[in-house]
Amino acid sequence: MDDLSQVLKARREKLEALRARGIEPFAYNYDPTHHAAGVVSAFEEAETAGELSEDGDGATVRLAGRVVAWRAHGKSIFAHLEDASGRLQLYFKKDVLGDARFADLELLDLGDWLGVEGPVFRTRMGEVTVRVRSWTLLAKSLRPLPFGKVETDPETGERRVHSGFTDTEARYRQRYADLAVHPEVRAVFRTRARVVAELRRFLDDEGFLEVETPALQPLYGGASARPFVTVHNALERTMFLRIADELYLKRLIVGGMDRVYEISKDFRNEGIDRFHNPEFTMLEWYQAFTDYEDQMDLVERMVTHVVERVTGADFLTFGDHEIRVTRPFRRIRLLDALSDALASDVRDMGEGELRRRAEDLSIPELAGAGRGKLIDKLFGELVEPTLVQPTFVLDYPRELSPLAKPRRDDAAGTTERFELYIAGVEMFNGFSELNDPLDQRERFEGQARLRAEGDDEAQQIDEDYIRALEYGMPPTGGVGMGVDRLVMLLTNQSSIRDVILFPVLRADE
RNA sequence: GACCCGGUAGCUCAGUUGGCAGAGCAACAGACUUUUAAUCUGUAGGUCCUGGGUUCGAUCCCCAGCCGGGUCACCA
Repeated sequence: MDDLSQVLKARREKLEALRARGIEPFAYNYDPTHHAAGVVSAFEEAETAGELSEDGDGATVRLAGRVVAWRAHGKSIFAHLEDASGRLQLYFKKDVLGDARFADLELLDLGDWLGVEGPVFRTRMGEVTVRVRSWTLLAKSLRPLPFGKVETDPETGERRVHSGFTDTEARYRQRYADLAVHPEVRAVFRTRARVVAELRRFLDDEGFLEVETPALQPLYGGASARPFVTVHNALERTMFLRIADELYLKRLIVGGMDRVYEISKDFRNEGIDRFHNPEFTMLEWYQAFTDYEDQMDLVERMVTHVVERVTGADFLTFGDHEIRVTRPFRRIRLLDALSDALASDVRDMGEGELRRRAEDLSIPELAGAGRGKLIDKLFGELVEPTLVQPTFVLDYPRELSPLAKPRRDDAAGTTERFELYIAGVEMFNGFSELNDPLDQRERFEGQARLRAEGDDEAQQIDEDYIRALEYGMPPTGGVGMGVDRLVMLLTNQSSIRDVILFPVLRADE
């Protein structure tokens, strides 16, 4: 115990003192009648209706939360208690509580969980407050939370936090402390839950069936990415964590489940930055008898639905950008947009000229890039950052899209595929699904050749998937979407780590 | 993976051209029965990220490493 810092020691001493006074520092339950926000609204209603007592008291309430501010004045104390709904002021008076119970308050600290009961009133300064008649310690906090001091500007009502908890690393590693002292962080994750709920509601209403497919797979596929590899001991075989749901969901379409979706954790063994976490949440859906045009329409309806339901508006603020979320979204063809940017028709350019153009722009890592990859690199450099307003980019090169159908009227080697960009970030990716098993086998073989040449992100041949296609898959449109990125957009967070409760970090120690 | 920035009290940060380590908040003791960044008086609190090196002496300079952030690369 000698190695504890003085702040930790002080709290343990209080814990012993509480027990010595017969106070259990870790209660078993409590029965609150209200949340903080509900107390305020109920009091204000009673006030308006003239239902307060002669001395201005409203109803008696019970409230439970964490002590987040404490101002002792000798024989009276003001404090703030915060619960899931917000914070409320408490007023403790020695002549209300009695000498002994008032003295016991000395053993409380910021961060303690407390239940209080008493009538609600409005202080001289106008703040709705509980005059505490009795209190119950629910859980002693033995480690000080990094509370800042919250100042409210009396004129603007603006909140300023002093000496807050800003160490980014500590906030991610100790998310519990981050959440405990930052109501706005809790709000981000409430919004996240609503986004996911609205995505579900939208697809359910469209007649989709939610399904679950394996996260642990003998063969991975459906995207270009390196997997996490693990071992099943009893089966004595290598297994992979999924990088995408795609191939399993389309097997279900073959099986006659004509509208399916899955919200899943996917895992990609790649770098980490503000748009990438190694495990992330993906939504994928597949709808029989539709093509990518139908799916663009569905995506537009889905995005406007979610934005409207979550924010109540038809626009978003993301960083410096004001983003209008109104249908229809802009649509550009990839090769047209790139040709405009290069002031020359990409369809007429061979691999050599594309490479020269890329080199002119000092785009790195061009070694081994084929025509499709070069087009993609140039597009990423020249066009993507300009796609701030919602924009569908159409018709990707076949080399980049081994699971997409060829464009029906185009011999130039493009596929019926779109990506939806918002705020310069790829949010959705959909296509008319390739359902010709012979073509699919050729595409897989092409991927296998890339793999043999050292592309460790190329896909493997999935014979079972080809067998499924041979039984016959109806024309199908499918879409994948990064849920975390959509949440970033809707909560105006610049890092994916700020919308994932426990982002991947290096081991600490 | 490359480069840049950072790591000092529970939190937020100063600082030392290399010489006993500083502030505010939090803590502790005291005063104060309508305060709200409460106020006032006093006290205590440190592996200056880790390991080497240089030096009479390193938190500071050098080297290596760890962790984080940012930018880039990777990630269709």
